[in-house]
Amino acid sequence: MTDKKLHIINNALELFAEKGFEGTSIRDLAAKAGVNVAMVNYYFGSKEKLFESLVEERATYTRGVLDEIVNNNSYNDIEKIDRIIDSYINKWFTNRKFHRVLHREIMLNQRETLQQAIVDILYPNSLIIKGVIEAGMRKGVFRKVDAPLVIATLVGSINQILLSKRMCNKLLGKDQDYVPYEDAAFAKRLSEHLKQLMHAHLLTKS
Amino acid sequence: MTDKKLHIINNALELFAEKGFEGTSIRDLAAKAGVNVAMVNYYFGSKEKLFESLVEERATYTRGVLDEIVNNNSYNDIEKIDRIIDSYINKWFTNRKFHRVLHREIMLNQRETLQQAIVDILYPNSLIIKGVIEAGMRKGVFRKVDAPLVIATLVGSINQILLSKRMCNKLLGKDQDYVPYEDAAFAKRLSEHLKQLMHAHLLTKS
DNA sequence: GATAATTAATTAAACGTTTGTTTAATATTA
DNA sequence: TAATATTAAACAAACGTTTAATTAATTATC
Repeated sequence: MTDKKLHIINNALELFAEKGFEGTSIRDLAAKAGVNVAMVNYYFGSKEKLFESLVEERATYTRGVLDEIVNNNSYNDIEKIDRIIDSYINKWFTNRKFHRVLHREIMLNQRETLQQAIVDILYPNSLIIKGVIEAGMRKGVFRKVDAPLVIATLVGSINQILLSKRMCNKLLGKDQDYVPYEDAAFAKRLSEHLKQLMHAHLLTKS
Repeated sequence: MTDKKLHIINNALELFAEKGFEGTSIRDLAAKAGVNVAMVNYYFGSKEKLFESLVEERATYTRGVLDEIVNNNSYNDIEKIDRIIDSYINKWFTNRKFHRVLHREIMLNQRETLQQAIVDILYPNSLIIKGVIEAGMRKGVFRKVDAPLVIATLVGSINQILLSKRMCNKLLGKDQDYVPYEDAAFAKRLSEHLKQLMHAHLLTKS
Protein backbone atom coordinates (compact mmCIF):
# COMPACT_ATOMS: atom_id res chain seq x y z
CA MET A 1 0.00 0.00 0.00
CA THR A 2 1.50 3.32 -1.11
CA ASP A 3 1.72 6.33 1.19
CA LYS A 4 -0.84 8.17 -0.90
CA LYS A 5 -3.40 5.38 -0.63
CA LEU A 6 -2.82 5.14 3.11
CA HIS A 7 -3.20 8.90 3.40
CA ILE A 8 -6.56 8.76 1.65
CA ILE A 9 -7.70 5.77 3.72
CA ASN A 10 -6.77 7.39 7.01
CA ASN A 11 -8.68 10.55 6.16
CA ALA A 12 -11.61 8.53 4.85
CA LEU A 13 -11.78 6.64 8.14
CA GLU A 14 -12.50 9.83 10.06
CA LEU A 15 -15.28 10.89 7.72
CA PHE A 16 -16.89 7.45 7.54
CA ALA A 17 -16.81 7.18 11.34
CA GLU A 18 -18.41 10.60 11.67
CA LYS A 19 -20.95 10.66 8.87
CA GLY A 20 -21.36 7.06 7.73
CA PHE A 21 -20.75 5.59 4.29
CA GLU A 22 -23.69 7.16 2.45
CA GLY A 23 -23.29 10.41 4.36
CA THR A 24 -19.77 10.87 3.06
CA SER A 25 -19.22 11.99 -0.54
CA ILE A 26 -16.11 11.43 -2.62
CA ARG A 27 -15.74 15.21 -2.79
CA ASP A 28 -15.71 15.28 1.03
CA LEU A 29 -13.08 12.57 1.06
CA ALA A 30 -10.90 14.28 -1.54
CA ALA A 31 -11.14 17.64 0.17
CA LYS A 32 -10.20 16.18 3.55
CA ALA A 33 -7.24 14.30 2.10
CA GLY A 34 -6.25 17.29 -0.02
CA VAL A 35 -6.34 15.45 -3.33
CA ASN A 36 -8.30 15.70 -6.55
CA VAL A 37 -11.69 13.97 -6.63
CA ALA A 38 -10.55 11.74 -9.47
CA MET A 39 -7.75 10.28 -7.34
CA VAL A 40 -10.11 8.16 -5.25
CA ASN A 41 -11.37 6.32 -8.29
CA TYR A 42 -7.90 6.28 -9.81
CA TYR A 43 -6.42 4.52 -6.80
CA PHE A 44 -9.33 2.46 -5.50
CA GLY A 45 -11.73 2.09 -8.45
CA SER A 46 -14.83 3.20 -6.59
CA LYS A 47 -16.08 4.61 -3.31
CA GLU A 48 -17.22 1.15 -2.23
CA LYS A 49 -13.84 -0.39 -3.03
CA LEU A 50 -12.16 2.37 -1.05
CA PHE A 51 -14.33 1.35 1.87
CA GLU A 52 -13.38 -2.29 1.42
CA SER A 53 -9.71 -1.35 1.18
CA LEU A 54 -10.10 0.59 4.41
CA VAL A 55 -11.58 -2.39 6.21
CA GLU A 56 -8.96 -4.72 4.80
CA GLU A 57 -6.09 -2.39 5.66
CA ARG A 58 -7.20 -2.03 9.25
CA ALA A 59 -8.48 -5.56 9.70
CA THR A 60 -5.25 -6.98 11.07
CA TYR A 61 -5.25 -4.65 14.05
CA THR A 62 -6.30 -7.27 16.60
CA ARG A 63 -4.87 -10.46 15.25
CA GLY A 64 -2.54 -12.34 17.52
CA VAL A 65 -3.01 -10.34 20.70
CA LEU A 66 -5.75 -12.54 22.15
CA ASP A 67 -3.91 -15.68 21.12
CA GLU A 68 -0.91 -14.56 23.14
CA ILE A 69 -3.04 -14.12 26.23
CA VAL A 70 -4.85 -17.42 25.86
CA ASN A 71 -1.69 -19.45 25.29
CA ASN A 72 0.21 -17.84 28.13
CA ASN A 73 0.33 -20.55 30.81
CA SER A 74 1.32 -18.16 33.57
CA TYR A 75 -2.28 -16.91 33.62
CA ASN A 76 -5.09 -18.93 35.15
CA ASP A 77 -8.56 -18.81 33.57
CA ILE A 78 -9.93 -15.73 35.30
CA GLU A 79 -6.68 -13.89 34.78
CA LYS A 80 -7.00 -14.59 31.08
CA ILE A 81 -10.45 -13.00 31.14
CA ASP A 82 -8.94 -10.00 32.91
CA ARG A 83 -6.21 -9.64 30.31
CA ILE A 84 -8.75 -9.99 27.50
CA ILE A 85 -10.84 -7.20 29.01
CA ASP A 86 -7.85 -4.88 29.20
CA SER A 87 -6.80 -5.81 25.70
CA TYR A 88 -10.25 -5.07 24.29
CA ILE A 89 -10.61 -1.74 26.05
CA ASN A 90 -7.16 -0.61 25.07
CA LYS A 91 -7.47 -1.67 21.44
CA TRP A 92 -10.99 -0.41 20.85
CA PHE A 93 -10.44 2.90 22.59
CA THR A 94 -7.41 3.69 20.45
CA ASN A 95 -8.96 2.36 17.24
CA ARG A 96 -12.42 3.62 18.06
CA LYS A 97 -13.08 5.28 14.73
CA PHE A 98 -12.47 2.10 12.80
CA HIS A 99 -14.48 0.19 15.34
CA ARG A 100 -17.37 2.59 14.89
CA VAL A 101 -17.23 2.17 11.12
CA LEU A 102 -17.37 -1.60 11.50
CA HIS A 103 -20.38 -1.51 13.77
CA ARG A 104 -22.27 1.05 11.73
CA GLU A 105 -21.88 -1.16 8.72
CA ILE A 106 -22.80 -4.47 10.30
CA MET A 107 -26.08 -2.99 11.50
CA LEU A 108 -27.24 -2.55 7.90
CA ASN A 109 -28.59 -5.12 5.49
CA GLN A 110 -26.55 -3.75 2.61
CA ARG A 111 -23.17 -4.48 1.04
CA GLU A 112 -23.31 -8.21 1.70
CA THR A 113 -19.64 -8.99 0.96
CA LEU A 114 -18.51 -6.25 3.33
CA GLN A 115 -20.70 -7.60 6.12
CA GLN A 116 -19.08 -10.99 5.73
CA ALA A 117 -15.65 -9.37 5.87
CA ILE A 118 -16.57 -7.65 9.13
CA VAL A 119 -17.85 -10.88 10.66
CA ASP A 120 -14.58 -12.49 9.65
CA ILE A 121 -12.74 -9.78 11.55
CA LEU A 122 -14.82 -9.83 14.73
CA TYR A 123 -15.89 -13.44 15.10
CA PRO A 124 -12.51 -15.13 15.63
CA ASN A 125 -12.00 -12.99 18.72
CA SER A 126 -15.31 -14.21 20.11
CA LEU A 127 -14.28 -17.80 19.50
CA ILE A 128 -11.11 -17.32 21.50
CA ILE A 129 -12.99 -15.87 24.46
CA LYS A 130 -15.51 -18.68 24.22
CA GLY A 131 -12.68 -21.17 24.48
CA VAL A 132 -11.42 -19.59 27.69
CA ILE A 133 -14.88 -19.57 29.28
CA GLU A 134 -15.55 -23.18 28.37
CA ALA A 135 -12.17 -24.30 29.65
CA GLY A 136 -12.90 -22.61 32.96
CA MET A 137 -16.28 -24.32 33.16
CA ARG A 138 -14.83 -27.74 32.42
CA LYS A 139 -12.35 -27.35 35.27
CA GLY A 140 -15.10 -26.24 37.64
CA VAL A 141 -13.31 -22.94 38.21
CA PHE A 142 -16.13 -21.14 36.41
CA ARG A 143 -19.81 -21.45 37.12
CA LYS A 144 -22.11 -22.86 34.43
CA VAL A 145 -22.83 -19.80 32.29
CA ASP A 146 -24.18 -18.99 28.85
CA ALA A 147 -20.87 -18.45 27.08
CA PRO A 148 -22.15 -16.74 23.89
CA LEU A 149 -24.21 -14.31 25.96
CA VAL A 150 -21.30 -13.62 28.29
CA ILE A 151 -19.36 -12.55 25.22
CA ALA A 152 -22.29 -10.39 24.10
CA THR A 153 -22.24 -8.73 27.52
CA LEU A 154 -18.50 -8.14 27.43
CA VAL A 155 -18.44 -6.77 23.91
CA GLY A 156 -21.79 -5.00 24.25
CA SER A 157 -20.75 -3.15 27.41
CA ILE A 158 -17.70 -1.68 25.73
CA ASN A 159 -19.65 -0.90 22.57
CA GLN A 160 -22.34 0.88 24.53
CA ILE A 161 -19.67 3.18 25.90
CA LEU A 162 -17.75 3.47 22.67
CA LEU A 163 -20.38 4.08 20.03
CA SER A 164 -22.00 7.24 21.34
CA LYS A 165 -19.91 9.79 23.18
CA ARG A 166 -23.02 11.87 23.74
CA MET A 167 -24.97 9.09 25.45
CA CYS A 168 -21.91 7.94 27.35
CA ASN A 169 -21.25 11.38 28.81
CA LYS A 170 -24.88 11.80 29.69
CA LEU A 171 -24.76 8.49 31.57
CA LEU A 172 -21.56 9.45 33.38
CA GLY A 173 -22.80 12.94 34.21
CA LYS A 174 -19.97 14.56 32.27
CA ASP A 175 -20.28 17.54 29.95
CA GLN A 176 -20.02 17.08 26.19
CA ASP A 177 -16.45 18.36 25.91
CA TYR A 178 -15.20 15.35 27.83
CA VAL A 179 -13.70 12.56 25.71
CA PRO A 180 -13.85 9.41 27.85
CA TYR A 181 -11.89 7.38 25.30
CA GLU A 182 -8.81 9.54 25.80
CA ASP A 183 -8.96 9.45 29.59
CA ALA A 184 -6.79 6.72 31.06
CA ALA A 185 -8.63 7.02 34.38
CA PHE A 186 -11.91 6.18 32.70
CA ALA A 187 -10.38 3.23 30.85
CA LYS A 188 -9.31 1.93 34.24
CA ARG A 189 -12.76 2.53 35.67
CA LEU A 190 -14.40 0.57 32.86
CA SER A 191 -11.82 -2.18 33.16
CA GLU A 192 -12.48 -2.56 36.87
CA HIS A 193 -16.22 -2.62 36.38
CA LEU A 194 -16.00 -5.39 33.81
CA LYS A 195 -13.55 -7.42 35.86
CA GLN A 196 -15.69 -7.16 38.98
CA LEU A 197 -18.69 -8.14 36.87
CA MET A 198 -16.98 -11.14 35.31
CA HIS A 199 -15.45 -12.32 38.59
CA ALA A 200 -18.85 -12.28 40.28
CA HIS A 201 -20.55 -13.96 37.35
CA LEU A 202 -17.97 -16.57 36.46
CA LEU A 203 -16.13 -17.64 39.61
CA THR A 204 -17.66 -20.42 41.68
CA LYS A 205 -16.20 -18.95 44.87
CA SER A 206 -15.23 -15.33 45.46
CA MET B 1 -51.79 12.12 13.29
CA THR B 2 -53.80 11.05 10.22
CA ASP B 3 -53.88 7.46 8.98
CA LYS B 4 -52.01 8.42 5.85
CA LYS B 5 -49.17 10.02 7.77
CA LEU B 6 -48.95 7.00 10.05
CA HIS B 7 -48.94 4.72 7.04
CA ILE B 8 -45.99 6.60 5.56
CA ILE B 9 -44.15 6.66 8.89
CA ASN B 10 -44.59 2.94 9.48
CA ASN B 11 -43.23 2.11 6.05
CA ALA B 12 -40.41 4.61 6.45
CA LEU B 13 -39.41 2.95 9.72
CA GLU B 14 -38.64 -0.32 7.97
CA LEU B 15 -36.53 1.32 5.30
CA PHE B 16 -34.62 3.54 7.72
CA ALA B 17 -33.94 0.56 9.97
CA GLU B 18 -32.67 -1.43 7.02
CA LYS B 19 -30.75 1.12 4.98
CA GLY B 20 -30.19 4.10 7.26
CA PHE B 21 -31.28 7.70 6.76
CA GLU B 22 -28.96 8.65 3.90
CA GLY B 23 -29.33 5.22 2.32
CA THR B 24 -33.08 5.66 1.96
CA SER B 25 -34.42 7.97 -0.77
CA ILE B 26 -37.79 9.68 -0.79
CA ARG B 27 -38.60 7.68 -3.93
CA ASP B 28 -37.90 4.48 -1.96
CA LEU B 29 -40.16 5.68 0.82
CA ALA B 30 -42.98 6.65 -1.53
CA ALA B 31 -42.78 3.38 -3.47
CA LYS B 32 -42.86 1.31 -0.28
CA ALA B 33 -45.84 3.23 1.10
CA GLY B 34 -47.56 3.24 -2.31
CA VAL B 35 -47.91 7.02 -2.55
CA ASN B 36 -46.64 9.74 -4.84
CA VAL B 37 -43.16 11.10 -4.13
CA ALA B 38 -44.58 14.57 -3.54
CA MET B 39 -46.73 13.32 -0.66
CA VAL B 40 -43.79 13.02 1.72
CA ASN B 41 -42.97 16.69 1.37
CA TYR B 42 -46.65 17.59 1.31
CA TYR B 43 -47.31 15.90 4.64
CA PHE B 44 -44.00 16.30 6.45
CA GLY B 45 -42.22 19.19 4.73
CA SER B 46 -38.95 17.36 4.16
CA LYS B 47 -37.23 14.01 4.50
CA GLU B 48 -35.54 15.17 7.68
CA LYS B 49 -38.83 16.32 9.20
CA LEU B 50 -40.39 12.97 8.30
CA PHE B 51 -37.58 11.34 10.26
CA GLU B 52 -38.20 13.64 13.20
CA SER B 53 -41.93 12.92 13.04
CA LEU B 54 -41.14 9.21 13.07
CA VAL B 55 -39.00 9.55 16.19
CA GLU B 56 -41.59 11.73 17.89
CA GLU B 57 -44.47 9.42 16.99
CA ARG B 58 -42.70 6.37 18.40
CA ALA B 59 -40.99 8.12 21.28
CA THR B 60 -43.62 7.46 23.90
CA TYR B 61 -43.37 3.70 23.55
CA THR B 62 -41.48 3.13 26.82
CA ARG B 63 -42.80 5.88 29.01
CA GLY B 64 -44.47 4.81 32.21
CA VAL B 65 -43.59 1.13 32.16
CA LEU B 66 -40.40 1.47 34.16
CA ASP B 67 -42.05 3.86 36.59
CA GLU B 68 -44.69 1.27 37.32
CA ILE B 69 -42.06 -1.32 38.19
CA VAL B 70 -40.01 1.04 40.33
CA ASN B 71 -42.98 2.30 42.32
CA ASN B 72 -44.44 -1.14 42.90
CA ASN B 73 -43.73 -1.83 46.58
CA SER B 74 -44.40 -5.54 46.30
CA TYR B 75 -41.02 -5.90 44.56
CA ASN B 76 -37.77 -5.73 46.46
CA ASP B 77 -34.72 -4.15 44.84
CA ILE B 78 -33.39 -7.15 42.94
CA GLU B 79 -36.86 -8.09 41.80
CA LYS B 80 -37.19 -4.61 40.34
CA ILE B 81 -34.00 -5.20 38.40
CA ASP B 82 -35.43 -8.51 37.17
CA ARG B 83 -38.66 -6.86 36.03
CA ILE B 84 -36.71 -4.07 34.31
CA ILE B 85 -34.66 -6.66 32.41
CA ASP B 86 -37.79 -8.43 31.20
CA SER B 87 -39.43 -5.14 30.31
CA TYR B 88 -36.41 -4.02 28.26
CA ILE B 89 -36.06 -7.29 26.39
CA ASN B 90 -39.75 -7.48 25.61
CA LYS B 91 -40.06 -3.87 24.49
CA TRP B 92 -36.89 -3.71 22.45
CA PHE B 93 -37.42 -7.04 20.75
CA THR B 94 -40.89 -6.07 19.55
CA ASN B 95 -39.88 -2.50 18.64
CA ARG B 96 -36.47 -3.51 17.37
CA LYS B 97 -36.68 -1.61 14.10
CA PHE B 98 -37.33 1.68 15.81
CA HIS B 99 -34.65 0.87 18.31
CA ARG B 100 -32.20 0.21 15.52
CA VAL B 101 -33.04 3.53 13.90
CA LEU B 102 -32.39 5.34 17.16
CA HIS B 103 -29.02 3.72 17.67
CA ARG B 104 -27.87 4.16 14.10
CA GLU B 105 -28.60 7.86 14.39
CA ILE B 106 -27.03 8.49 17.77
CA MET B 107 -23.76 7.04 16.55
CA LEU B 108 -23.38 9.86 14.01
CA ASN B 109 -22.26 13.44 14.55
CA GLN B 110 -24.96 14.81 12.28
CA ARG B 111 -28.46 16.16 12.82
CA GLU B 112 -27.74 17.71 16.20
CA THR B 113 -31.36 18.38 17.19
CA LEU B 114 -32.34 14.81 16.43
CA GLN B 115 -29.53 13.46 18.60
CA GLN B 116 -30.81 15.51 21.49
CA ALA B 117 -34.30 14.14 20.90
CA ILE B 118 -32.97 10.59 21.06
CA VAL B 119 -31.07 11.27 24.26
CA ASP B 120 -34.27 12.68 25.69
CA ILE B 121 -36.01 9.40 24.86
CA LEU B 122 -33.36 7.03 26.19
CA TYR B 123 -31.84 8.87 29.13
CA PRO B 124 -34.85 9.01 31.49
CA ASN B 125 -34.95 5.21 31.47
CA SER B 126 -31.31 5.10 32.56
CA LEU B 127 -32.06 7.50 35.38
CA ILE B 128 -34.80 5.23 36.69
CA ILE B 129 -32.53 2.18 36.71
CA LYS B 130 -29.82 4.23 38.38
CA GLY B 131 -32.27 5.10 41.12
CA VAL B 132 -33.01 1.44 41.80
CA ILE B 133 -29.33 0.49 41.93
CA GLU B 134 -28.47 3.33 44.28
CA ALA B 135 -31.39 2.54 46.57
CA GLY B 136 -30.20 -1.05 46.80
CA MET B 137 -26.68 0.09 47.60
CA ARG B 138 -27.88 2.46 50.33
CA LYS B 139 -29.76 -0.36 52.03
CA GLY B 140 -26.74 -2.66 51.83
CA VAL B 141 -28.73 -5.16 49.75
CA PHE B 142 -26.52 -4.37 46.76
CA ARG B 143 -22.78 -4.39 46.64
CA LYS B 144 -20.92 -1.15 45.93
CA VAL B 145 -20.96 -1.03 42.14
CA ASP B 146 -20.42 1.52 39.37
CA ALA B 147 -24.08 2.31 38.64
CA PRO B 148 -23.64 4.10 35.27
CA LEU B 149 -21.49 1.27 33.97
CA VAL B 150 -23.92 -1.35 35.21
CA ILE B 151 -26.55 0.37 33.09
CA ALA B 152 -24.15 0.40 30.14
CA THR B 153 -23.71 -3.34 30.59
CA LEU B 154 -27.41 -4.00 30.81
CA VAL B 155 -28.34 -1.89 27.82
CA GLY B 156 -25.21 -2.79 25.88
CA SER B 157 -25.77 -6.52 26.25
CA ILE B 158 -29.24 -6.30 24.73
CA ASN B 159 -28.05 -3.92 22.03
CA GLN B 160 -25.23 -6.22 21.07
CA ILE B 161 -27.80 -8.94 20.44
CA LEU B 162 -30.35 -6.66 18.86
CA LEU B 163 -28.37 -4.54 16.44
CA SER B 164 -26.89 -7.22 14.22
CA LYS B 165 -28.81 -10.39 13.52
CA ARG B 166 -25.90 -11.67 11.49
CA MET B 167 -23.35 -11.30 14.30
CA CYS B 168 -25.85 -12.56 16.86
CA ASN B 169 -26.56 -15.75 14.95
CA LYS B 170 -22.87 -16.32 14.35
CA LEU B 171 -22.28 -16.02 18.08
CA LEU B 172 -25.13 -18.41 18.90
CA GLY B 173 -24.12 -20.89 16.25
CA LYS B 174 -27.44 -20.50 14.44
CA ASP B 175 -27.93 -20.24 10.68
CA GLN B 176 -28.88 -16.90 9.11
CA ASP B 177 -32.55 -17.77 8.63
CA TYR B 178 -33.06 -17.80 12.37
CA VAL B 179 -34.65 -14.65 13.83
CA PRO B 180 -33.76 -14.65 17.53
CA TYR B 181 -35.96 -11.62 18.22
CA GLU B 182 -39.08 -13.57 17.33
CA ASP B 183 -38.18 -16.63 19.39
CA ALA B 184 -39.69 -16.54 22.87
CA ALA B 185 -37.27 -19.24 24.02
CA PHE B 186 -34.33 -17.04 23.15
CA ALA B 187 -35.86 -14.04 24.89
CA LYS B 188 -36.09 -16.23 28.00
CA ARG B 189 -32.52 -17.36 27.57
CA LEU B 190 -31.27 -13.78 27.35
CA SER B 191 -33.41 -12.78 30.29
CA GLU B 192 -31.99 -15.53 32.45
CA HIS B 193 -28.44 -14.70 31.49
CA LEU B 194 -28.87 -11.06 32.44
CA LYS B 195 -30.64 -11.88 35.69
CA GLN B 196 -27.95 -14.35 36.71
CA LEU B 197 -25.34 -11.76 35.80
CA MET B 198 -27.00 -9.00 37.78
CA HIS B 199 -27.69 -11.17 40.80
CA ALA B 200 -24.07 -12.22 40.98
CA HIS B 201 -22.81 -8.69 40.47
CA LEU B 202 -25.23 -6.77 42.65
CA LEU B 203 -26.27 -8.95 45.59
CA THR B 204 -24.08 -8.94 48.68
CA LYS B 205 -25.03 -12.52 49.47
CA SER B 206 -26.24 -15.13 47.01
C1' DG C 1 -80.97 17.99 -0.66
C1' DA C 2 -78.92 19.63 -4.84
C1' DT C 3 -75.56 22.93 -6.51
C1' DA C 4 -71.84 26.05 -6.27
C1' DA C 5 -67.60 27.62 -3.85
C1' DT C 6 -63.68 26.32 -1.27
C1' DT C 7 -60.36 23.65 0.58
C1' DA C 8 -57.55 19.51 0.67
C1' DA C 9 -55.31 15.63 -1.57
C1' DT C 10 -52.97 13.71 -5.38
C1' DT C 11 -50.54 13.56 -9.57
C1' DA C 12 -46.85 13.79 -13.35
C1' DA C 13 -43.42 16.56 -14.62
C1' DA C 14 -39.77 19.52 -13.94
C1' DC C 15 -36.42 21.98 -10.90
C1' DG C 16 -31.69 22.76 -9.53
C1' DT C 17 -28.10 20.12 -6.85
C1' DT C 18 -25.32 16.67 -5.69
C1' DT C 19 -23.88 12.22 -6.46
C1' DG C 20 -20.19 8.69 -8.18
C1' DT C 21 -17.62 8.22 -12.09
C1' DT C 22 -15.12 9.08 -16.50
C1' DT C 23 -12.61 11.59 -19.87
C1' DA C 24 -9.06 13.85 -22.12
C1' DA C 25 -5.39 16.88 -21.44
C1' DT C 26 -1.33 18.02 -18.76
C1' DA C 27 2.41 17.39 -15.49
C1' DT C 28 5.66 14.39 -13.23
C1' DT C 29 8.65 10.71 -12.74
C1' DA C 30 11.43 6.65 -14.33
C1' DT D 1 10.55 8.06 -24.29
C1' DA D 2 7.25 5.68 -21.75
C1' DA D 3 4.74 4.95 -17.90
C1' DT D 4 2.53 7.02 -14.02
C1' DA D 5 0.24 10.68 -11.53
C1' DT D 6 -2.67 14.66 -11.40
C1' DT D 7 -5.83 17.89 -13.03
C1' DA D 8 -10.23 20.51 -14.48
C1' DA D 9 -14.12 19.56 -16.78
C1' DA D 10 -17.85 16.95 -18.14
C1' DC D 11 -21.02 12.93 -17.61
C1' DA D 12 -25.32 10.66 -16.68
C1' DA D 13 -27.94 9.28 -12.88
C1' DA D 14 -30.07 10.00 -8.51
C1' DC D 15 -31.15 13.06 -5.13
C1' DG D 16 -34.61 16.18 -2.30
C1' DT D 17 -37.85 19.42 -3.47
C1' DT D 18 -41.24 22.35 -6.00
C1' DT D 19 -44.61 23.42 -9.36
C1' DA D 20 -48.78 23.65 -11.69
C1' DA D 21 -52.65 21.10 -13.02
C1' DT D 22 -56.24 17.85 -11.65
C1' DT D 23 -59.16 15.18 -8.77
C1' DA D 24 -61.55 14.46 -4.33
C1' DA D 25 -63.65 15.98 -0.34
C1' DT D 26 -65.70 19.45 2.46
C1' DT D 27 -68.35 23.42 3.33
C1' DA D 28 -71.65 27.07 2.24
C1' DT D 29 -75.67 28.76 -0.11
C1' DC D 30 -79.94 28.33 -1.79
